[in-house]
Amino acid sequence: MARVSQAHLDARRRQILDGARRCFTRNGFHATSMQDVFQETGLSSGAVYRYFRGKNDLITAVAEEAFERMRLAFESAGREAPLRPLDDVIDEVLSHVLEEHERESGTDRPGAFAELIVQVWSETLRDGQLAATLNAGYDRMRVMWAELVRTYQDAGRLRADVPTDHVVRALMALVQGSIVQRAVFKDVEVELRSGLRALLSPHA
Amino acid sequence: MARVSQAHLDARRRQILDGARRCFTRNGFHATSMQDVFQETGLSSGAVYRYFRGKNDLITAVAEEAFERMRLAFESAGREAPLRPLDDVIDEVLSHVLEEHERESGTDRPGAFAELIVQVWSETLRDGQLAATLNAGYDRMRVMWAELVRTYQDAGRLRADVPTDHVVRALMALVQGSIVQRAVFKDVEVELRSGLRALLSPHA
DNA sequence: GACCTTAAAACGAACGTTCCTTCTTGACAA
DNA sequence: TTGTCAAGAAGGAACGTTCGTTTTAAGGTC
Repeated sequence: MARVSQAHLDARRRQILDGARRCFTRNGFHATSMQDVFQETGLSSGAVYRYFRGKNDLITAVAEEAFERMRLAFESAGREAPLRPLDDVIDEVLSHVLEEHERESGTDRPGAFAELIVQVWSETLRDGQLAATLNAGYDRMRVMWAELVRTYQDAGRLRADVPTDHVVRALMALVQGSIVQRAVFKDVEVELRSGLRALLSPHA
Repeated sequence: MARVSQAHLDARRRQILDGARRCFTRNGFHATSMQDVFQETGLSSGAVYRYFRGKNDLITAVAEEAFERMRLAFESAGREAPLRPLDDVIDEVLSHVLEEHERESGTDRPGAFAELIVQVWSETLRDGQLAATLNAGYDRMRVMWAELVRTYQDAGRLRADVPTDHVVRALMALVQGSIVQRAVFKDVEVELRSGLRALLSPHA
């Protein structure tokens, strides 16, 4: 094939990213060899190296894509009907993060996305560039959620004598911690909403 | 039999564990080479391999020690005066986890312990044995904290129509998420307590 | 036939580990 | 107390393997 279509190129790139993601999820970024990726994608080294400069580029691409997906889950849940119960909002973020992704890419195990996110976090400790990308993304998340929390505070649904950003961080911590539990306690369906409801309205 | 004292053996073992921990925190378990460990500890390969069977044993030892430290932070905070405000209890766990450790081993950067914990979580995805150890530890934590939460529920400080275990998981998620933030947002002092207070008593 | 994609062999580098040597230690005889 | 010595502890070069990557050659399309 001399000249292939752009659609074909995109499909190949996606094929590589998907295979690499499965490898990385299963074995971690650094315990996965390029040979593993070649085998999982069904492609040879020449093909993979045509689309990615090297292993580190592959790691970065997979990591950024996973993080972006999580960020969008936060944003879309934050954009919906205002002043819903907060436990509903948080639960929706988690549903997006943990389940919708798995429905979409049918090849992954349940919990695979959570496992990948945990690995992305730990990769930031080694890769300053990736850390900068994640920090920028988290800044955007916090700005948007600050507006959301502010509406709750203004409406008297949350006390206003606490810095908005602190509340945002606490809410984000709830989601991040749930991702950790989903990744580490593989067998258990993490049921956050009811526990969160008990915390948010302790005197029902 | 001419041997060195047990104290000497223990000290050497600790020297290796400390050096390895610093390497692992800085570069991750798998991007750290044994050569790095030799250099950081100031010992030769022969010495290190006398105390540990191989790299994987070293990883396991460092990971289990870090996790055990976190588990003890949960337990000690849970044992103190009952029915304190929940945000105080959570904050104390975090103080133990994030700061006391750093005061103790003066060689580490701030946030180093949080970074290590994140790496331990991600290592469980690759090492089933370590995953089993962590799951057992988390079970113990949840049992103990279930008793704590139950006292709050019985005292009417938390609604009782929610399974105790769900509340425990939500509280643990708060701490775990804060650890994530501490590890990834290096520059920021995560201020969880006030944000948590706003969530716990929204109508102050 | 020209050109681009893919496959696969092959490369140097770096890895974890082993092995042999050297140094150090503590017990014990004198 | 001191000198001797066996054995444990540490050092460091070298090993075979596997890594990520490059190069080379075949295959296919226009």
